[in-house]
Amino acid sequence: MTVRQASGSDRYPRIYAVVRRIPKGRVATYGQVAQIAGLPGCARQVGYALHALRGDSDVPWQRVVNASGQVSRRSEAGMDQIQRQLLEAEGIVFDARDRLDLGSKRWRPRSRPTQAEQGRFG
DNA sequence: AGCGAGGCTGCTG
DNA sequence: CCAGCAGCCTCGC
Repeated sequence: MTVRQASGSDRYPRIYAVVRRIPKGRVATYGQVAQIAGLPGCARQVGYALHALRGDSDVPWQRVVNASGQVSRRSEAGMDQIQRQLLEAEGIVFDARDRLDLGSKRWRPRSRPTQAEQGRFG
């Protein structure tokens, strides 16, 4: 079965739902968001979904970084610096290599993903 | 309808 | 710890 928990094209909304849960001052990786959203292995889609966001959305996209703890470089120049600034404003500290401490800043959801986030009988 | 690209990841040297 | 490679899914041309 190649069926995934995702159904149809409601992947983006679920990705956004997960990202919205990331508390201020914490970060999550693309892969982490993908897994919680019920799309394991689809980290790239998370990046794509966030890229599709409009500036007026209420999704804290800046709290999603890559597995190295770095702000990923995007097609739009300058946006990566903006992301870093937003994170620093939330108390995230970057080292000389532009990396943050995932070990302590990583978001650890206590409760399991909601059904809506996993897309099961939403 | 085929193909390349995009805010990635985990594994292997 | 860093570089290279294949896998993931959707969008646009």
